[in-house]
Amino acid sequence: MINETPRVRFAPSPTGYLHIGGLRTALYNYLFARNTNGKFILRIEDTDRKRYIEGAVENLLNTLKWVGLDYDEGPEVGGDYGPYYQSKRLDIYKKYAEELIEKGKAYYAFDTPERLKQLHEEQLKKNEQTKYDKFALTLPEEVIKQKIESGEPYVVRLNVPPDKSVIVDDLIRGKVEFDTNIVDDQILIKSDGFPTYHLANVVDDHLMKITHVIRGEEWLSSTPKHVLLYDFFGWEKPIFAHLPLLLNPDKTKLSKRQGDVAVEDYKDKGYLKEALINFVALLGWNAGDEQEFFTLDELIHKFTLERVHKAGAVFNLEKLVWLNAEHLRSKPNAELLQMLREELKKSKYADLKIEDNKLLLIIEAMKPRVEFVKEFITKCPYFYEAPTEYDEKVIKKRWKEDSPGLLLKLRDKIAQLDDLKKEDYENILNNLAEELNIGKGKLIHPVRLAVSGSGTGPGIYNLLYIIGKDECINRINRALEKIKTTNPDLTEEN
RNA sequence: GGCGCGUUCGUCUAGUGGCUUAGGACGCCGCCCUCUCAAGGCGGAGAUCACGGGUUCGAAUCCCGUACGCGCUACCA
Repeated sequence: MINETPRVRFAPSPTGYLHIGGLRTALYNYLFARNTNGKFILRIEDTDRKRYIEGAVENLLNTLKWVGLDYDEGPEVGGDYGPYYQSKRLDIYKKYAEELIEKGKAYYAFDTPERLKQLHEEQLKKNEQTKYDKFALTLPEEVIKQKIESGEPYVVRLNVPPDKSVIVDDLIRGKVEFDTNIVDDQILIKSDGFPTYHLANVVDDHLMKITHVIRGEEWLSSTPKHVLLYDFFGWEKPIFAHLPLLLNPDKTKLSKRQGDVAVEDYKDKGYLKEALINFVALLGWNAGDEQEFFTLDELIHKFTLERVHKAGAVFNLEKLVWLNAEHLRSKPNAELLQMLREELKKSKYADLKIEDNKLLLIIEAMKPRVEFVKEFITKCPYFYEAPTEYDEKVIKKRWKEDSPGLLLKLRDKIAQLDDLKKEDYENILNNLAEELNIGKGKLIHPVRLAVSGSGTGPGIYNLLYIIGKDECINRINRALEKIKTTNPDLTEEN
């Protein structure tokens, strides 16, 4: 097995969306496969008909596509080991279940749900291990045959031998030992003819030549059942690697109740796939150095299962936001332009005509000041429309008695020139300040307020330049009226 | 209840017996830069390494126990 090319799989059950924990599992499988020149396989575990959800698989596939975790074999792309939907492999599971029965490693059982429930409750009451009592094993062969022929519903159960020890050798946790006396005779084939996860995953992993089973820690407890199955079939076991869980802030398993768990929720909120992947990769793994910012390629090169650690990790948004900003800033402006265009279409400025050049200037100016693409709009609406309001706090702090007069002078200076460049605004402002023998802040702050309505933003010369000469003049005029009315005691004189 | 896994700053983590007065990152605070806000640079607060016993000249690191947390305990995956 060591010499074979690694084959790993991500095997989600289609629950309607891709869980963020599922993304992490998928990512680690993907990184491992790409790092080792192996194959990454997607298999849909849709064996629970009661939980069938329309469109769930499609959604899952789309999300995987969005994050860019491309698989070598699976739905839509096919492969030599299909079908990759478990619901299309029923006859295979049936065949292997029968093989087990012949070997005496599994058996038919006909117990009613009522009996099972009663048994369970009795065991609970007596503080015993809750498991099947192997009653069906006492049935004579003829009776079994008869029941089946008469169409009585049945299940197939795993015949777990008592008093044995099963060792699960886990790459991350080492050897974990289980006593078979606490392992239940797991149902392998349900009465509807569908297999349970335990049978299906073992059969498929074997048939699909999976070399490493990389999955969440919640599976560790049922792994002895899987080990037993491999042994009963006489198959070589894959290498197991059980990943630590992703946790809520209160340390319980990451769940809906305490925030967003669907990858698409994060997509919708404007998180970049690069940031999400980077962040989720760091939840349970690190490169061993002090790098925190990773591209997918860097992750592929540096990822090893050996550096996955054991404890669960709280999914904490603050670092994700930071990473989002970091990845945003690392993107070329041309790419951000496309993203901003998309964002604009969804905004109230959808009908606004803006040239690429102007958007590029906005992007350049706002890049260090935003964490999300949409903030190229929301954090600087003044680039898209004239301010309708002026920040009260800023008026109080920056709008002095002499501000209107100074702004008037500044406005006239601006009006005198054409084809203004960034430097021209700088010169105008500095010269005027010098001329009047005042600090340039006396001009800068009021004009920023007048032109943007805000006290914060990009450098003022740049700000004026991007807004443009005519618009600057208009806005100054408008501010002179507006702010005067807000503060009637201020005059334009002096 | 049983079984299993885990436990280093608020959070993500480094650390595999001496290099550790426990390092980094996010967040927080301060300073610098500066026309504002960011970004960036510098610095700070923040972890008696869950607790208790051992082993050892020496333990976050090895062993045992306890506590706590989590997972599993379905004809779910």
